[in-house]
Amino acid sequence: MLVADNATAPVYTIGECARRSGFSMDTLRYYERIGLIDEVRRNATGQRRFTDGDLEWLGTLKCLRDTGMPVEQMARFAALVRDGDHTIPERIRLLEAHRVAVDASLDDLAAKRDYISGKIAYYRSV
Amino acid sequence: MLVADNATAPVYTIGECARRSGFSMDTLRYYERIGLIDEVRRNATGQRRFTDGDLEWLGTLKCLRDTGMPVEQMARFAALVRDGDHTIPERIRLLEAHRVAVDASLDDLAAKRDYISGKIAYYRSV
DNA sequence: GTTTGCGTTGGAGTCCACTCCAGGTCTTAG
DNA sequence: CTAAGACCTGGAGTGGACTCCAACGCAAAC
Repeated sequence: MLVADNATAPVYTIGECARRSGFSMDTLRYYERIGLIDEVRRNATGQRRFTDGDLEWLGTLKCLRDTGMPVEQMARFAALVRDGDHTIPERIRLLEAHRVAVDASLDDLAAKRDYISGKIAYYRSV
Repeated sequence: MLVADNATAPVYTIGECARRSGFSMDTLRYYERIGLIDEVRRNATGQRRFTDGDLEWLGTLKCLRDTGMPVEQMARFAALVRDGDHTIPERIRLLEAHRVAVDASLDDLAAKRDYISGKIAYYRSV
């Protein structure tokens, strides 16, 4: 659930962040450990408190992940983001290369969907 | 390379079959072991000789595999095919369910491609 | 203020789908 | 005939990406 600091920016427990981001709590901790997400803010006793900014970044990660980018390349992207604005041209290059890959897999997937449809039609005709 | 029996149906060594199917030799042997492909014909000394029929089936497997079907479900499909024509209605059900999944992942992938495009456009605008 | 359950850590374990290996046999090009 | 290269088997190993565990500390609901 949401844990408001007071009237300021909302923060979320790891459980709530998991629910909202679509990653499991274990995966969130794992991603933090390997540097995919920056060190997350903690409350006084050390529990993680995710911000809306964290969630937005997790949305980007989810998109990259779900489109087949390997964790290692996501880590490179995360490092670029950490390194500041002068890495923007390189981030663009990375995302463009990835988009090319995604487009290719879209085409491939569509062709294979048609093959499956053909197979179904064939079975129906038997 | 192609190893013709005589003037009849062509057969292929595992290496050639790998080249043509897009699966590695190890994967072909693995698929045979777990029942994804029927026992492959052998020559006198026990080497595998794949037929065009085997290759066609491998094409189907490749399609299912590349569209994200788990090996276990492919094995179920293979078992249905082995069991004869009375399993055709069930094969249709299986393929239709899979096509629904493929359509969903096409939609998802397209949406995420757009998200990536948006990200690129944003970076370009900075 | 206590119980129920959420969160912490480091490290080990799991799952899937291959992939590799050793130690041998077979095939084929020259 | 021989040497290089393809193929055989059973079983072990790999890689990627988590996922689970134990043993503990905190939180928050009543």
